[in-house]
Parts: sequence; structure tokens; C-alpha cells
Amino acid sequence: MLRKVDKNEKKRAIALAAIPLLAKFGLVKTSVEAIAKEANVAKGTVYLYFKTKEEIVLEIWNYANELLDKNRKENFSKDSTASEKINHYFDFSILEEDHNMDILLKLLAMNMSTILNFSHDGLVKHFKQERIKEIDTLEKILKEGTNSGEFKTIDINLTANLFANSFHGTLLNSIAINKNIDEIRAIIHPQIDFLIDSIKS
Amino acid sequence: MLRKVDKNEKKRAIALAAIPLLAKFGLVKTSVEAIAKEANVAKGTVYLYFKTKEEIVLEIWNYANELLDKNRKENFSKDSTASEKINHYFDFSILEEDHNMDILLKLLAMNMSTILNFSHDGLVKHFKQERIKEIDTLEKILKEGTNSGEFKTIDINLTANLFANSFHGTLLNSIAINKNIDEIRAIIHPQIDFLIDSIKS
Amino acid sequence: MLRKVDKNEKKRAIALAAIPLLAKFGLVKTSVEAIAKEANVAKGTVYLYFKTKEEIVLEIWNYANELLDKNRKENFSKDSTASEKINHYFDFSILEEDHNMDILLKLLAMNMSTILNFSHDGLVKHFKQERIKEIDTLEKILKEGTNSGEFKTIDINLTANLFANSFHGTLLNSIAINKNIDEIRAIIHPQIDFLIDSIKS
Amino acid sequence: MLRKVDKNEKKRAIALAAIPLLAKFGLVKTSVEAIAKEANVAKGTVYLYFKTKEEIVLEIWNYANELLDKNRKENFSKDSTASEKINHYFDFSILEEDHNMDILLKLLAMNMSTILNFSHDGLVKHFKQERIKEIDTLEKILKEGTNSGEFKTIDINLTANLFANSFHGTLLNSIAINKNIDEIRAIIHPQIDFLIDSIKS
DNA sequence: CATGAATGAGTTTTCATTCAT
DNA sequence: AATGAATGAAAACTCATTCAT
Repeated sequence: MLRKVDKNEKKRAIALAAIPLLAKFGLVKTSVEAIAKEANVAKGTVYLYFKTKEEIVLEIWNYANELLDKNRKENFSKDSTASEKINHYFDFSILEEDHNMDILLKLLAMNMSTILNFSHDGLVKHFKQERIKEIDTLEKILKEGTNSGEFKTIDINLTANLFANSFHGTLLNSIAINKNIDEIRAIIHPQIDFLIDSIKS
Repeated sequence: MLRKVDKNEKKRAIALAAIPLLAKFGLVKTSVEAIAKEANVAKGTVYLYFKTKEEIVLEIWNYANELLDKNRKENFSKDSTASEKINHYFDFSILEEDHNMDILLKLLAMNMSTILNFSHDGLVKHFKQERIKEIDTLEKILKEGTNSGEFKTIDINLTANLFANSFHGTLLNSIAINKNIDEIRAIIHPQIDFLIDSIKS
Repeated sequence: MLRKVDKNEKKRAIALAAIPLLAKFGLVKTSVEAIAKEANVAKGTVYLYFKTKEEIVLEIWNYANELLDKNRKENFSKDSTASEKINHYFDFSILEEDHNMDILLKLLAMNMSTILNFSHDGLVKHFKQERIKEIDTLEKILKEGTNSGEFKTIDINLTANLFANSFHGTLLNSIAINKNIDEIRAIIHPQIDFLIDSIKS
Repeated sequence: MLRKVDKNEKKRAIALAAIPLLAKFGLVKTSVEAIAKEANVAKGTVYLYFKTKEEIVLEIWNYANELLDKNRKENFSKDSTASEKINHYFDFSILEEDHNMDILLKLLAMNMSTILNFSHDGLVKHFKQERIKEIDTLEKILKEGTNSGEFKTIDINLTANLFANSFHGTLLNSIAINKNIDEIRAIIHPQIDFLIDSIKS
């Protein structure tokens, strides 16, 4: 029983140790050797917990999603209006307490890079699920807003996608040209505000 | 008389032959060997025209930009209103005559993937320049629209970025989950229309 | 329990396996593949013990120096006069028990060839150190001989260099024209004797 | 008739252009491409005059020997004593008028390196002939000296070899540790003098 | 559970040589 | 005679993965 917990913890520990490396060098240029060293285990040990190198990325992705979900749940509970919820949906300040956001950004870039390379089916599948979940969440908030009269009558799905896509586009474009977390925030929030304004009654 | 070979033409021919491979397998998984075979030349010949494998990507990128520029120039000349210009800026139907758009999409994905991996300085530099050019072009169109009274008074830079980012975000998210060109078009255009509506006087 | 492998032993084993190949084909024409095959390991294993092909040569050089030092120490302890010591300094019969001298000669040729090509800094550095050690040793013997009255008053440094250089010259010239160890010995020893005679009181 | 002269001249011109490159980078690291460029001809042209890259080295060697022969002939005619002749045999100051001696030294190193690598039969054969000629010349001088009473009765062959070997040994050892022509001269001449002294009556 | 030595397929890149023009 | 585009064999080196201990 206890063993099992240990196992998951160790798995996650190895994955977390890999984050800065992956963020810095990307998946291809980060060797299992380096990950093992960073996690203070032997190379063989990594393979006890992960069948392939790609699985490490999957574990990190899981971790990141858990973080984001937790973040959003905490934020949402404090909000009253739909606008506030949208704002919080795209806000990660809570993560900042425990993590170096710039590393997380690079990690996101690496994940997106891997996905865009179609080099790992598991990751693509995961990404699709997350996308669906995301649009779903945004649609719920938007519906809430229209129901309450806070927002105009809009095409819910279209608008949810617009929010999500412009957010992701800004993120990726910004990361690609090496902007840091503060610069990115300064770009994203006005855009979200603009979009919210354009659907407010 | 020498065997007459137009160096630039041959260089481009090799680069174009590489497109489907790169689009399908990504840069890392596409070997120079495979590119050579696809281009019907010997491996050594590829290195006659490109110092490194990465340079092939750069040549493709150049080619793509030439295409897009040509496309836009042709489109713009036919337009009268700023709204039409924006719509055309994000429309690539002309390319469709000569190219398989789905392959070009995968290629775009691969390029973005390479950029997000920070694995090729030349490409990142190129990307930055293109971004600047893009925002510049969009700002000009928006200014034109506000001057003519077609658009409301808006934050030009913010709006230009919003257009560009939501376009890119949609593109990348869609490619990542394997949507084809027609599906992507069906998502992008309503979003562009939505944004145009929100700034119309 | 780990598979017990003495890293140093294995490293040396691979290096020793490389000797006949290097002696026969030289450094450039001997591939790591061939060395691996000769040592009955995989190519990757060679790189586990040596970062570059050149490092193998360095290890061989180390080995050769250890052999020679051991040989000289053993010989010197038996000698009484300076003349005898000089003679023994240039005598390698003890090595013959364990090694094929003709292969060692070819190896020496290859090392000298590598040095004269300036193609490996580490080796050149090593060679300089050995030269200094050699002249040093010879000077000590010569001093001993002059102090004891066995030799005339001579320019110690000049004479030490003369011994060393004529020895090396003979060796290299002989190897270059494919003389075998016995022929070389027949040339070297009379020369050494001639030089000793010319400095005897 | 004229054509033939042109051909040899061009062959030599290409070979001479190769000298600094070969001296600097060695045979293996000097590409035919680079030699062609240095000689201001196309790569294919080099192969009109030389069947293989190694033949270029052979041509250089021929050139060097012609130079040395000429140098010695001129010197010898001015000399009266055997001692002077020996001194002049090992003196190349005349070459200095037309050539950068340090480059010639590096070239010599490269040649010796090639020979010690047994990588070119033609060169080894050439080297053997030169050795024979050299010993022959020295023996003649020594005989002259003993006949005239200038030298003691000595083993002519042994002494000739000693002169030649100590000269070559000094040269190679010095080049190997990067000494320049002036430093080398400062080492060689005292050694030659020492040897001459030891055989003087 | 943990290790780390061993593997060998796979990739990039170089360059001597050929030969059509 | 001269060119230089094309070739493809050859080599160094990397690294994910396996498995004996």
C-alpha cells in the first residue's frame, strides 16, 4: 500500500527534475542521462518509472494540468461575475508562489512544440482533451454571463474559441520571441479585457 | 560551356522536395538522406547547396514568405475597405491553386515547433521579423479604417495584436488537433468577422 | 551487486587492442568501428571510455611510458657505471618478453606521425613533457659520469641532446624505411657506443 | 614543345601553392578544394595534373630535393675542407632567400608524418632513395677527410649515419615541439661541430 | 527496487574523385 | 585544356533502451 504512494511520488519527482532541462534544451536535446543525473537516480531507474522518454513529458503535462485546475478552482470560488471568472481563467498568479513562471512558459513551449511535431500520440491525445475541457469551461462561464444579462447575446462556441485561441496565440507568439512572464501578462490582459468589453451588454 | 545549373533554382528545388517530409515527420525525424532521395540527388549534393540541415528550413521559410507576400499584394490591390483588407490578410485561397494547403499547414506547424524549441537562431530571428512586419501591416490597415471612419477609435497596437494572435492561436490549436484546411477556415473566418464587427463604427 | 568492471582495466584493454591496428594503418585510417571490433566491444562502448578517438592514442602513450619507465628503473638498478646506464637507457630488450617489438616500433612511428601533424594537442603536450624528462634523465647520468671521472668535461646539455636526437633520428629513419627491430638495434648500439667513446676520459 | 613546358610549370605551380596549406594543416586536413582555390584553378584542373592528392606531395618533395641539391652543389664548390663541406651539407641558409624556412620545416614535418604513417608508397620509396643518396654523399665527404688526414680513421658508414641521424632527430624533435628555424639552427650546429670535433685528427 | 555498463542503430557531415559540358 | 556540379563511401559520434547483477 505504502509502496504504491512512494512509486508515484518518485515518478513525479523524476518528472519534476526534468522540467528545467526540458524547458531549456527541449525534448530532443535533453538526454535521459541528464534527467537521471538531475533527479539523482541512475539511468536505469528512470526506465523503471517511464517506458519511454516521451512518457516523462506526459507526466509533466499531467502535473501542469493538476496545477492549473487547482488554480482555477481556487480562483473561481472567489468570483461573482462571469467577467471576473474569465479574467481569472487566464490568470496564473497563484502558480507563481511555488514555481518559476518563466520555466513553466518554456515548458509550455516545449510541450506545444512536441505536439506540433506530431511526435507523440499520447501527448496529442492529451492536448485534445484539454482543449475540449477548456472550451467547455469557457462556454459555461459565457452562458452564465448571458443568462445573468452580464453579456450580450453571442455565439457561445465562437466566443469561447476566440478567447481560448487569442490567449494561446499570444502566449506562443510571445514565448517564441523570448518575452518573459511580465511582458506577456502586459499583453494578454488588455486583450482579454478588450474581448470582454466587446461582449458586455 | 559548363553544365548549366541555376544554383538558386536547384537550391529551391531541393527545399521544396523536403516540404512533404518535413511536414510529415518534423525536422528532427527527417534525415538529410531522405531529403536527398526525395529530391533525386545524392546526399552530398544537398550539402553543396545547404551548409546544414537547418538551412533547408530557412529556405522553405523564405519561400513561404514570398508566397504569402505575393498573395497579399494581389489581394490588397482589389480591396477598397479596411475590413476587406483584413479579411484578405488572413485568407490564403490564392495559394491553393499551386499548393496542397494541408501540407503547408503541417509545414507551418513544423516551423512553429522548431521556433518553440529555440533550436535554430536563424529561424527565430526570421520569425521575429515576420511578426514585426505583420503587426505593422495590420496597424496600417486599422489606421486606414479609423481615419476613414470605418472603424471606431481603438487602441491600434492592441487591436493589431489581437487580430494576429487570435489568428495564430486558432491556426496552431487547430493544426495540433489535426484539423484540415477546410475545418480551419470554418473556424477562423467567423472569428475574424467577430473581431471586425467589434471595432466597426 | 553491480556487474563489476574495473574501468581502468577495460579502458586499457581497449587501448591495447587498438595498438596493432594503429601500428598498421595509422590513426586516420583506423576507424573506431575497427578498434571496437578488435576489442570485442560495441562502438558505443569505446565512447564510454574515450571521449574521442585521439584519447585512445593518449592512453596507449601513457601505457608505453609506464612500460619504458619500468624498464629503465629495473635496468638502472643493476648498473654501476654511467656508460652502462646510457646503454641501458636506449635498450628495450626487457620489453621484448611481453611485446612484439616491431608493433611497438610502428606504434612509435604512428605517434610521431601524429605529433608531426600537429593534429592532437594533448599528444604534443605529452611529447614535450617526455622530451624534458628524457633530457633530464640523460643529463643526470652524464653529470654522474663526469663527476666520477668516467667522462671528460663536456657540455652536459648539448651532449644529452645529441644522444637523444641521434637515437630518435635513427629510430625514425629506420622505421620509415621499414627496418625491423633487429636491424635497428644493429644500427643504434654502435652509434651509442661511438658517442660514449667520444666523451670517455 | 612549348605546351610541355607549360604543363610542368603549371603542375609545379599547383604544388607550390599547396605548400603553405599542407604545412599548416597536414595532408589529411588539406582538401583538394582548398589547394585548387589557393592555386586559382578549378578542382577538376588539379586532377588534370595529379592523379591523386598524394601525388601533389610527391611533386613538392621533388621540388624540395631539387632545391637542396642545388643548394649543396653551390656550397660545396666554395669549400676546401671536409669539415666545411659537412657543415654546409647541413646548412640551408641559401634557401632562405626564396623561401620561408618555417613553412619548409612544417612541410618537412608533414612529409615525415606521411612517411611514418606508411600511407603513401611513392613517398616512402622516394624517402629511401634520398636516404641512400644522403649517406652516400656524407660517406664521400668523410672518405675525403680521412684520406687528406683531416679526420681520424673511422667507421665511415657508421659515422655518416650518425651525422645524418642526429641531424634528422634534432630536426624532427625540434619541429615537434614547435621550435622555429633560428632555435633549431642554434641546436643543430653545435651538435654537428661536436661530432666533427670527435672525428678530427 | 536500483544500477550503470553495454549496445548498435541512426544521423550528420566531409571530401576525393569523376565526368558531362 | 578547363571547369565545377555531382557523387556516395566513409567516419565520428550520440543516445534511447536493455539487462545482468
